[in-house]
Amino acid sequence: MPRAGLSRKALTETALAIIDEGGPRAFDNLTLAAVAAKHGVSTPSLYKHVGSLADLRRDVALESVRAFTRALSRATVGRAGADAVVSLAEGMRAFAEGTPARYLAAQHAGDPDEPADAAIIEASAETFEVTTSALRGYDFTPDRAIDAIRVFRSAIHGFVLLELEGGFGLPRDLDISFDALVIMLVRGLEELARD
Amino acid sequence: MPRAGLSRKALTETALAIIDEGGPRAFDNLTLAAVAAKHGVSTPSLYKHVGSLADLRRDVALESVRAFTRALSRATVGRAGADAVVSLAEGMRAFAEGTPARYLAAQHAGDPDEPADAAIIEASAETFEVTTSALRGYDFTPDRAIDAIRVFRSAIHGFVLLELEGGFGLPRDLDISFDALVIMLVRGLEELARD
DNA sequence: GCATCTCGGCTAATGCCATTAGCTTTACGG
DNA sequence: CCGTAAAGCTAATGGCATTAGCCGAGATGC
Repeated sequence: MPRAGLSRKALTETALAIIDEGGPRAFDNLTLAAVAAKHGVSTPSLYKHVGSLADLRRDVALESVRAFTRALSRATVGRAGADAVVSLAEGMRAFAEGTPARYLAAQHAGDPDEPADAAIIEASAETFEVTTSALRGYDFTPDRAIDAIRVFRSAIHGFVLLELEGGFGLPRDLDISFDALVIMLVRGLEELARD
Repeated sequence: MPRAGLSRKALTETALAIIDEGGPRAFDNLTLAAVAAKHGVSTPSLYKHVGSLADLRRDVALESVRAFTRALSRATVGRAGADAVVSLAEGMRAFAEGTPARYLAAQHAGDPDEPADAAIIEASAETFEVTTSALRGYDFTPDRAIDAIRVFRSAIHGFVLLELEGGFGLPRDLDISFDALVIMLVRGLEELARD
């Protein structure tokens, strides 16, 4: 019986591959059995490399957060003002459509009381930072900047989620609706910066 | 061995009680075993009244959609314009905070290809109608009305979701941020009606 | 009042999953 | 070479959903 060459990293990557093949709910439905099968290995073998399913999920979530941050960073680099806002919005949506399960995995922020989630929380802080940077041109007061980011995230997150889960029934083109949302955000942020 | 007096309806109500006691994820985590235990009955007994866990979940989702619609209807009756928009937004948020699991259950729209989901889809259409009515004052073209509802739902849904799942880390007061979001929506919808 | 038939509950059994325990073999360091 | 730690394995436990088949309760028909 030759060794399979497992490792925490390899397992995480397999798990990512699995959720990338599945639909939006694939992260929630991730199972150790599936990861083991993909390696041609028995399920208990995985415990030599990860502590539990929850543990593996944390790794997957962490990778997802990082990928998300990279995507947003790439989308907004060298842009400012309304331009940056539009790119950020489109970058978020594109990421969610490209790898829906990772998008959802990246949103489960992690419990601040859970030490094991520390890395995720740290990585999420970077996402936050990229978003903040994209909005730098607006001259918000510190408190208003928080409102602005919340408003922005909420709007895009809600749209993307409803889109992913098929919440939009009507046949109207989604791109047009998304544009309307983004335009509203651009104006709304300007307005928010004014007070 | 006296009868337990189970029924589809009774089981659905028990399930609702269970998810109301749990957190936001309680709908996803609903189990037949828990419902059976709450009735002091063995799990297989439930199959005399529901076809499966998925079946029971559908009932729960249906009830949740209806409760949501009632809440929105109550919030907006006799209001119009910006007043209606604000009430609708606050009604949605209040419902989500009061019964988070029901809120989430009500959002899983149901598969249009799945005949068993027909009732849910029908009930969701009523929710949609209440929302549409609340926006009646705005004079949208039919297509723009769809955009408007999508934008509105997205924004509120996103905010509520992030709030429920603890996605907002910073200590800034959530009510203030929510107000900012609603104000932006009110202005944005007016703008949207203009073209 | 009694025979009957249906239906609502039960137990037993299967299968899938996570997880733990303990065995065995591999591969590497000495 | 040899010892040992780590990497896989099988076996076992416990939770869950689901199916099959039993059995008594209670309504129904005479």
